[in-house]
Amino acid sequence: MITPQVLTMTLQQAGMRITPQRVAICKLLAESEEHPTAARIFEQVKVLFPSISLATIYNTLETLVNLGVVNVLGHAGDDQVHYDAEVDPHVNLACIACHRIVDLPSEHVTHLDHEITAASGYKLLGARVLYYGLCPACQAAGSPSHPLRKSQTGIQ
Amino acid sequence: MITPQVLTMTLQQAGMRITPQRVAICKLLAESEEHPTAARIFEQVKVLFPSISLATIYNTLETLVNLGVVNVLGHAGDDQVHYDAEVDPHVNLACIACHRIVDLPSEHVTHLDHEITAASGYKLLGARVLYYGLCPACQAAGSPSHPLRKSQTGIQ
DNA sequence: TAATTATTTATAATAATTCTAAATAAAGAA
DNA sequence: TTCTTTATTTAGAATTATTATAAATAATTA
Ligand SMILES: [Mn+2]
Ligand SMILES: [Mn+2]
Ligand SMILES: [Zn+2]
Ligand SMILES: [Zn+2]
Repeated sequence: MITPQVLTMTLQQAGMRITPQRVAICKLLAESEEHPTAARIFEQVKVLFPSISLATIYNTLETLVNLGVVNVLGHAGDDQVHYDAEVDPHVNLACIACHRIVDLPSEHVTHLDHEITAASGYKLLGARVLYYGLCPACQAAGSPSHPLRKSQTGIQ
Repeated sequence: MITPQVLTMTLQQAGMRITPQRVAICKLLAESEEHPTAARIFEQVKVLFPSISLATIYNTLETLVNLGVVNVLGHAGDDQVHYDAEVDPHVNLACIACHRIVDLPSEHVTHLDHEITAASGYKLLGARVLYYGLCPACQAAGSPSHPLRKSQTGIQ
């Protein structure tokens, strides 16, 4: 569990200003369990800052990703990029029916960073460990409740 | 190393017709080492089938992904989705400077499938194990040779 | 305070992907 | 083979997430 302060202090140490908008985005990222998309962050921060722009969301996310404190999980069958402020090694599990992403602790992933660095010589900046499939609920339900575009029926 | 036959037979067993276009796409996917994008597959298959349409590429990829014989790796800093016909567990390593993705065998990832299935109850359909950073060559070079859009400077 | 610089906002532009409908090809029956 | 049916391909239009731009605003420093 990361704290909002870690994110805002990372921005500050990178020479960036601590604005109310950035604080709100960092707070939401750190406290969310849902691996939010830019659009989701936008609609939630908009409650507190009705004038906020999507560009601010994207800019802040890009900065945090480049600073290595946020990971990019990619699409989860919904045409939108999901982000994860938990950068400690863990497995992300996406359901391609309900598009939810949950965390799963794993003994094995915790070893991957070292294994990869040692074997490859890469300078690692982030990770994307996402497994996709059907969650127990959606396996039982058969199909999701609300209609989907074709593009939302699988994973990209 | 997967064979083109595995892919085409999977399509056949799913009740789909084996067309020359699909064979060409499967062959390219199976024999490529580069984790190609839809656009890359398009330009390569176009040499043999000058009339092929991008829609055919996307349709075939979607089918293969849904059948579980192709994995979706997502973006690698180039705004395009990369695919992987090697679905056996391994680590994909992307360089955010030169946008190449290489495979890395890993003892630890081979255990992840079982661990996840047992712990979560999900029905797994695919995986996206992608680590990103700077490859040894790009670490040495400092910066890539050709100019990039802002959106191509990081990973999404 | 004013001057400077960074940031935010609104909006336009871009481009990857998806959708649509007509043309074509494959499969099966006779 | 020819006819019929159905699946697939194709070309192009539509969609939409993301990025770029430029003016307005806010933070910083002197
Ligand atoms: Mn997570
Ligand atoms: Mn691979
Ligand atoms: Zn589900
Ligand atoms: Zn490189």
